[in-house]
Amino acid sequence: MDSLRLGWESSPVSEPLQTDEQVATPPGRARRRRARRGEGPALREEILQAAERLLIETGDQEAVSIRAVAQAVGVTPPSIYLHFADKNDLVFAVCERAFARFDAVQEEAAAQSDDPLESLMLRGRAYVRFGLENPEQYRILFMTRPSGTPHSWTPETIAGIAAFWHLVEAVQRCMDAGALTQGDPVVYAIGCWSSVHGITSLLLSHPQFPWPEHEELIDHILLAPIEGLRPKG
Amino acid sequence: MDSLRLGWESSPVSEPLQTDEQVATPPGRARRRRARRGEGPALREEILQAAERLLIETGDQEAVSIRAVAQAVGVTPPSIYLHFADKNDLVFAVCERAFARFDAVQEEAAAQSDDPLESLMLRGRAYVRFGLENPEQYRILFMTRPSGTPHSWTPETIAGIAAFWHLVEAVQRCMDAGALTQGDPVVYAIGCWSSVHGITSLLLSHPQFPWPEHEELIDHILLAPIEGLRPKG
DNA sequence: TGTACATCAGTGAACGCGCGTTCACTGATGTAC
DNA sequence: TGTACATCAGTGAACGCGCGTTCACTGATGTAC
Repeated sequence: MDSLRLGWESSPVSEPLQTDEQVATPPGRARRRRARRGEGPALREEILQAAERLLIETGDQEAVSIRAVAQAVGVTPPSIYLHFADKNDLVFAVCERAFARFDAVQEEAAAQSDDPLESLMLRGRAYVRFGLENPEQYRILFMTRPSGTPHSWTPETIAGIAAFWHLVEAVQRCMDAGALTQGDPVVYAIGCWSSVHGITSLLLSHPQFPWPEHEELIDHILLAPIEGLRPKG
Repeated sequence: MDSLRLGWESSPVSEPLQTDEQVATPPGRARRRRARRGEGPALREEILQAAERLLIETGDQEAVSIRAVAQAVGVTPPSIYLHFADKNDLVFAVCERAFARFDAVQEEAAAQSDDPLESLMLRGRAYVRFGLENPEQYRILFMTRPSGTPHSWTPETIAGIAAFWHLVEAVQRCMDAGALTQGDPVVYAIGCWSSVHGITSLLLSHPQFPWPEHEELIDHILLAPIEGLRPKG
């Protein structure tokens, strides 16, 4: 009689015991080694990278689900919750990283010239380039509804604000050098920001529009407002 | 014995027969009269209006689901398919209407002045105002991923292009009047578009940012590029 | 005027899907004795 | 060196949800005779 053994939900003796190594990995999912004691944060890092990779590869913010990220890392969905409070928290962390790189890229570009006005132009070009090269990250940072992203948005905005204050400083330097007429640097900076964000997001959201050649167009857009703010003469 | 009657899923005789009129309307759903023979298109119109109303009231594009629209109209989900091929088709139709109003609003504003430059400014202000007053429609038109909206996007873009070509004409008129330096009116127009779209979408996606006063800011942004393109002297 | 029938706007129930999240659990790793 | 135990990273199964879409149907409206 097998009745007693059948209590153990049908595990026939004929089927060999599978060791962890021999188990066939489910399709599309790489088996992971369990982390060592001190290596907790390692998975957190992997999750963040996987989330960003998914964002880039699928080109779709919706594709970044807890389940998809877990699968990409080779882990089960509940594992994510060991490292992030919830989905918002994960998206939030992805944004923070993107914002940091976004700011860094502009600072680096701006540092390539000592001339304040040329530096401002370089900053603008770097801004647009970042947006076009990282469309999904750019979307998350500047094109999504505020409530659609983490409600603890404030500190994240602060990270984004870093890039903005750097822009304000750059505008101020232009004024100090007499390259722009005196005025409220914050208002001027928002003007610059509007231009670069405007063209970046239009190019992203309407790629099939019959745009003129990008480089030339972008230069015109960067120059026009600057020309308008230059001292006459 | 009740066994025979119980075959009819428990409808006790004590419960009176409900006529169509007496039926309690399900919560949040208004009972509709069935349309007469020739009145097919009436529901289509109601569906479109309900979809747009949902968009506005919830302030969330995701909230516009086939089911939600059906409920808002007071109809069952499959009914929608009598009037629209699928969800894309419905969203598409909503966009078309919004684009039409968007263009109309700008044309009307621009017609308020005979001076080409002033007319251009009025057009710009109308653009921003439309965006701020119709944030969800604006989002759908200019801030969402192309594939996220109907794949038969091309004709819709044409509707959107109407507003754009009107802008190009307005720029051309300024050049003809000597109010702007000669140049490619398309590039100039895209420059204007970038500015107004930039500030509109930034205000929409980061409402909690410490913006300066709107009116003044918008005027600065409209003026700066125009100043840059004015004949010197 | 009365009746049988065709039309077709709209229904009710179900399909399969992927989602975020929870819960009790497992089992390898490290530690105390 | 050996053994019992605590820790805790990660699992497996399930929850309830809302989604777009389909299908066979109902029944009021209009029409032909």
